Amino acid sequence: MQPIRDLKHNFSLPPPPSMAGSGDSYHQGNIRMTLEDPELWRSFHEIGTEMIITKPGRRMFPHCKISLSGLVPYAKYILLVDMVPEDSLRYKWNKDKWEVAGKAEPQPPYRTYLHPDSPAPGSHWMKQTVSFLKLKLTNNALDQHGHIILHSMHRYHPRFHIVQADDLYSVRWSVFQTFTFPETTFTAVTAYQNTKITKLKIDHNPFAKGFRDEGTNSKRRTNRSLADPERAPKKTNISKDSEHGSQRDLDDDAGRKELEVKCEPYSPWGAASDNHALRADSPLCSDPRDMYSSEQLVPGHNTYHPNRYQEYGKSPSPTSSVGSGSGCVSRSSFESRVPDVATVPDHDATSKPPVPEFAPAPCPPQPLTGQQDYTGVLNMAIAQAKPGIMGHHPLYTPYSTEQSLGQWNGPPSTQYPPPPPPPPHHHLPAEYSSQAVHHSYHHGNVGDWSQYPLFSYSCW
DNA sequence: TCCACTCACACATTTGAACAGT
DNA sequence: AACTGTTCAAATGTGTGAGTGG
Repeated sequence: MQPIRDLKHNFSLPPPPSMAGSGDSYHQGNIRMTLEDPELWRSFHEIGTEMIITKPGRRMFPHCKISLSGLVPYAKYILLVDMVPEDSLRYKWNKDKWEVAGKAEPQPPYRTYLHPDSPAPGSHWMKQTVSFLKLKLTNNALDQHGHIILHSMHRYHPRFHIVQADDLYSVRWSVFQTFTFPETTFTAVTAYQNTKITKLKIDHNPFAKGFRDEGTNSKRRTNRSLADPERAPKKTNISKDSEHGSQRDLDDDAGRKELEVKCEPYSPWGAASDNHALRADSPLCSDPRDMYSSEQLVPGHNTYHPNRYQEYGKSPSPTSSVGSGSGCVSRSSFESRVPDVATVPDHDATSKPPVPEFAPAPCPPQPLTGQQDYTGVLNMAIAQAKPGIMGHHPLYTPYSTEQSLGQWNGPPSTQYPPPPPPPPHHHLPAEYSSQAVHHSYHHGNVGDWSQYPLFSYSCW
């Protein structure tokens, strides 16, 4: 069993070399995205964030909330979120840390969450924080609600995309700016594994107030005590009226667990704690922000989306946010210093590697079938999104999948080059970038860009 | 036997309709 | 008639614990 920490040291790698982007006066560059509640995210991240996934769909907590600046106030933008696998591994929780449990499951249908306000002018996005509160995660591969489908016991991180476009159809000719925040990495689970995560969730999620120790739910606390597998055997007839004893047990147990936790620097990702190691070893360790800035340079395995977009390799510019003091950061932000890029189809093939017209589905480790899950998802997004989001283009419904899929899916995958094999876990591809501009400058029909997993829109 | 997963449950928050008052 | 504020029930979001199945 391979300790997780062995897989994570790439966080300390230097940023990819900066690449010059093409200037374009149409875009007003320097888009900056800031993650809200970074402290909360960080507190989870340090323990090892877990997100519950259920069949009907479960919200994230903490939920993704960002703020934006640097947009053109009058230009319309679309905001998207998708979930990127951190690696091609499956994990399991063993006692007090995560361990590799084998190769990842075949990638479920890839979906992207479209912010319900999309499209909206830059002024709209910038005037307030943008919340993805209603984004839901599910493990139901047949989900018809447009939730993002993930595998349990796999690691992901959310990826935010800003697209300057008037509607979904023009997205594919538009420039993508992509942002990730390493502290938002999480493990999808069907039940919490790490009790510290559970406690954090209960402490911070208002819906879980009833489970707080200081809460008013004495009955629940009693039940919790009674049912504590470590204190009370399952299915034994413990008298339910022993509230005092139960409470004492609960407190006692909590204290004991706390002691256990304190016995060693806690890290669910291996005893040596890559986080700690990072802090200790990295020259950036003196400032948490710097640490995260470093992480943001290597947010995820681009390999999973080998043909999704062009990585321009601009050095992301993590910027200290307002109020960031010595080691105390209120927000984590990322500023795009990408030169402005035209939003028209980009033909400057010389400035970037060629992108296959019909990219294979982007999710290793196994090649996908080429079938993207658009059925019942896209049309839901249409139903939910603002009128006009699809412009005058025809709508596709799940009841006409024959046509729509035929149109939305690209040609047979035999046309495409095979996806590159997943990289070794320790390898950090040079093209990794936490933020990039993507040109979807295809010239084919809608089916072309439907190859992008990004365009399985959901909006709930 | 282990473990990932599902389900029903109790509790808290959110939402929105209905109503009253201005 | 329009607006605002209050109340309340329903809907929704939580983690828990028991049970199931591979």
